[in-house]
Amino acid sequence: MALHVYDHVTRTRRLFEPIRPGKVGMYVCGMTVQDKPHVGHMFAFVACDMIRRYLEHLGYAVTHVQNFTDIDDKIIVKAAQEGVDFRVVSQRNIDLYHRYAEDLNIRPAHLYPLVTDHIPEIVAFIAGLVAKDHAYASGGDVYFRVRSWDEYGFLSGRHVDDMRSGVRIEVGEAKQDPLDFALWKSAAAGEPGWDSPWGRGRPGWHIECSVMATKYLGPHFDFHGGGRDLLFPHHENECAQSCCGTGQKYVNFWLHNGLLFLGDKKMSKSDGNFFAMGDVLAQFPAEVIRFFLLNAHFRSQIDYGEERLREAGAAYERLRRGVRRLAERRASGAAPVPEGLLSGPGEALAKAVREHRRRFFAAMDDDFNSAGAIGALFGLVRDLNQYDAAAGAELLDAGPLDEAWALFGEADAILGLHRDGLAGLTAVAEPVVPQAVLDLAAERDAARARRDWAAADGLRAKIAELGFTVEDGPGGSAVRPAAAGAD
RNA sequence: GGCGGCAUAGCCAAGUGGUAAGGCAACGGUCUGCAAAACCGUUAUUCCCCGGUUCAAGUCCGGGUGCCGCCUCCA
Repeated sequence: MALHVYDHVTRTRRLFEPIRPGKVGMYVCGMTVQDKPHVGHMFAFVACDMIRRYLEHLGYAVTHVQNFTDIDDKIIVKAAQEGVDFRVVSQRNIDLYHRYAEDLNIRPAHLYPLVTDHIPEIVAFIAGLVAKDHAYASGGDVYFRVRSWDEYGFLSGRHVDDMRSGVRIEVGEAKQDPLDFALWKSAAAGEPGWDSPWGRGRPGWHIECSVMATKYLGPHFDFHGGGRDLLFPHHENECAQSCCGTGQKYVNFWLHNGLLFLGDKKMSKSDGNFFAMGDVLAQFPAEVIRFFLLNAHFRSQIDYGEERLREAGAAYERLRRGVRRLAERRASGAAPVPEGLLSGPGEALAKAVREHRRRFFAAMDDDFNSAGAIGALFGLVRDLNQYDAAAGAELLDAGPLDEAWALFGEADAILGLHRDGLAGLTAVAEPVVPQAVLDLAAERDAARARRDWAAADGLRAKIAELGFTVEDGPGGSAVRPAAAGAD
C-alpha cells in the first residue's frame, strides 16, 4: 500500500502524488501570536510534525513553511494595554512557541515567515486582485469580492446564498456585500501601519498566508495544515484569494486536525477555556503529552483531560519498558544463534516483527494514522515480552531482535517518541531519594535479613509516609518516589 | 435556519465489505515472607436503534435517536 491521504473536498482518501517528483511543499498555518500557546495550538503542530516526519521517511524532500501572524487587532489591543510596541507582544509569544515546540520534539520548520516582513508582497498581491476586479478599495480599506469567484465555498462545503441567511453578518458601510472580507484595513491614528496605495494600514487576516505560501512554495503546493476551526472562514478565504490572484489551483491536500475538547467544550482562547502549554508541561513530561496527542487520529477531536494524560503516561511507560528490555537483551550478547538456526520462539518472533512492521506502515500510509501505528508498536512489545519469557536468559536470536530494534528506531524517527531517540527512550532516570529515607530502607533491609517481618513492614509504612515506595527485588530492595500523577 | 461531523467494552481509542487493533482500569496467574514493580492471561457473539443492498456490513444505502462543531476571533 502506498500513502493515501484524505481529501477534504472529495471526502475520499486519495493516493498521494507529489506535484514535483521527490519533493513536498507543506504550509502550516502558524499562530496568531496574540497570546501564549495552549495545548490545542501545539497539537496542530505536533500533528503536522508527525506528517512531515513520515513524508521524510518516505524519502521526500519536504519544505515546511510555518508562519507567525504577528499583527492583528488583538495584538494591537494588547500592546496598547501594556503600553508597548506590538512587536514586544508578538515576539514574546513567538519565543514561547519555539520553546514549547522544542520540548515537544517538533522539528523546526525551514522558514518562519512573519507578516510584517512581507508587507510589500502583500500590497502587490492585493493590487493584483484589485486589477482583476476581485477586490475593491473602499475608504482606506480593500475588500475581496466574494461573489467574483464562482467556486467560493467549495472548500468548506457551503453556498454563498445559504450564508445570506446568517443573521450575524453585519454590513459594514464600506463593504459592497456582507460576505466580502478585508484584505487591507486602514490604520487609525496611533495604530501600527504601513503605507500602501490605499493609505496607511495593515493586512487583513487571510491575505498573509496566501502571499507567504505562494512566495515560498509556489502558487500550487502539496499540503496545507491547520486546525479544523480554520476551515471556514480562514482557509476558504485564503483559497479564494490565492486562486483568483494566481489563476491556479492552490492546495492539493488540506490537513485539518481535530480540535481539543475539555469535557464537551472546545478548547478556545476566546472562551478562556484552555490549558496553557506551560502549565501542562509543568505537570506532565513533554514526551507523554506528545504521545497522548498522537494516540488518536489527527483529524478526530481529542478528549483532553488530566486523567487522559495519566493514562497516556502509563501506556508510554509500557512502551518504554518494552524498548528498554529489548535493548538489554541485545546488549547481553549471550550465546547468539548462528544465522539460519533460530529457536522456536525466535522463529515466532521473527514472524511477529514482520507482521507488526506491516501493520505500522499500513496505518501510517492510511492518512497518517499514528494511533493505529502505535497499536502495532504495543503488539510488538507484547510479543517481545513473550519471547523473553519463552526463550530464557541464555538464548539470543540476534536476527529478529535486530529487526525489532530497527522497527522501533524507524517508529521513533516518525513519531518522535523521545527527543533523544531510542537512547532517551531506554534511559532510566535515577530517582532522587533523601538520605533519611535511605537510612530507613537500610534499617528495613536489616530487619528483613533477620526475618523480622513486623519490623520490616513497620519501616515500609514509615517510608511510605515520607512519600516513597520500597520495592524488593532479587538484587535487594530499591526505593523510589511514590507514583505521582505524572511520573 | 443552512452546512458538516461523530455514536465501537467501565473509560480512552483504531478499524481500507470478509468475520472486532491497542492503551488505561478491573480481575486471575507467575514472582514475593507479605507486598510493590514487572511480565503473562482474561474481559465487546458484537460495534446507538430500525429497515435495505450483498454470499458477506462496525464498515455501503435509507429512516430515526442522541451528542458535537462551523456559519463571529480561533490550532
